[in-house]
Amino acid sequence: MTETALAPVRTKPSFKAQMLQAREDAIIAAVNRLLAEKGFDAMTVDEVAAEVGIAKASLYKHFPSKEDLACAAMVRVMRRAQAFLASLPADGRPLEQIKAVARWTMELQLAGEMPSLPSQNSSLRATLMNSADYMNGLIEISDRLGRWIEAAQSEGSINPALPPLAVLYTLYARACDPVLEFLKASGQFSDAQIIELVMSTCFEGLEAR
Amino acid sequence: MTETALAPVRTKPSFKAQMLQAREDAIIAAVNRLLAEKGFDAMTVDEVAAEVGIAKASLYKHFPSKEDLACAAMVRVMRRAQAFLASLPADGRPLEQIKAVARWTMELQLAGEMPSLPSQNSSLRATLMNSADYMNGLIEISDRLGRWIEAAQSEGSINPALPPLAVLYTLYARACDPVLEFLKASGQFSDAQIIELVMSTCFEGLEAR
DNA sequence: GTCTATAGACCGATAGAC
DNA sequence: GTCTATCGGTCTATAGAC
Repeated sequence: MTETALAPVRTKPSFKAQMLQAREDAIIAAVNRLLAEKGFDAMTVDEVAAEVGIAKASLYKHFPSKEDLACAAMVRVMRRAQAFLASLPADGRPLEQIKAVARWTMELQLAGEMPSLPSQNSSLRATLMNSADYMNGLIEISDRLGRWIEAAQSEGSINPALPPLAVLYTLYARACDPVLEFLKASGQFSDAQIIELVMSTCFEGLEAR
Repeated sequence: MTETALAPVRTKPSFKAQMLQAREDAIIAAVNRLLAEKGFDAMTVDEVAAEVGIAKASLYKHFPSKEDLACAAMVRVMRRAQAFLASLPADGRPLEQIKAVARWTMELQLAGEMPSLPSQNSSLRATLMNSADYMNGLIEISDRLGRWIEAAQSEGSINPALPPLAVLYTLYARACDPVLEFLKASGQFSDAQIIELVMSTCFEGLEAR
């Protein structure tokens, strides 16, 4: 990838690649939406092709299987999460950083942009674990959250009796918490109210303080 | 169905019905196990028949569709829940009753006996909502929990700022909380420890008190 | 001999793959 | 746009109870 100022030629292949990239982005966005709306099992690749407006065969030029489609959507949301983490003020208190992340995942879910996968599907698990992009993203995010969790426990803002892993999993679980959709379906609360309610039960618990 | 003391004949049809009932119980138990293990979509009715050790056609003598199989499993777990509720001491404090129920659902899940259904499947939803057994059970359980929640909020043991519905949904969500399986998969905790951890995050929250 | 319930082949539709 | 596998659901011949 060495470039000099004398080689503007590069723009032509770049244009083709750009189109390819744009279509891939459109595919992933469609997959992301459908995964959020109906989940992996209920999503068909015909739907994906129809939503993107391309032939099913073209899909397979980009992604070798349905699992890889889902994986690409997960990588995308992981990158968005990493971008969000990077956008946080570096000097925030650890508990505030953690809360900001939790709130962000819930907003994503309420906006219908959080892909949901069945946790039991083994072929899907295998695809995800074989994806370096996915695993690296997951590990980096977990490391970052893990450091904040430990810092928050050290300063006494998060319950130090909890194993950091349990805190981490509890945060991840909020990203696919069915309580959000149930409360939304009840029609009694605004999105903002729903998020505040779940934030409260998550961080303050059900018991009165 | 008029019977007199002169008609001991009645034991014969009763025996037949008993066998029929026993097989139905076996079917539902198998469905329950498979639903807990792999979920509704991944479960095939061939598997169910194989697990019970009967022919698939015989399954359809008892239950007209796969959805009805799942519904029967849900009714079963609902009845177990009702039996558990009935077994609780009537004089317990509301918060303790609620905690006992939460703990019970988690134990069921860790034991691999909590059937899990996709919340988006519409034909399944329709079957469940058309089942009087299911709906009545669900409503009775919700009513009971609802009364305890309001009592606990009145006496100040559960955060009175939370809408009772939000508390109810939060409790229901613990019955299918993925945190349990994740913590179990980590191999670092016993079942009892996992339950205490999730009970703590649920009722006391992540923040230190 | 009749009748019920079973076993297992079979069908049609759907969806993933190419 | 075709191929094939899978799966929900059905059909039929048969075995066994009475």
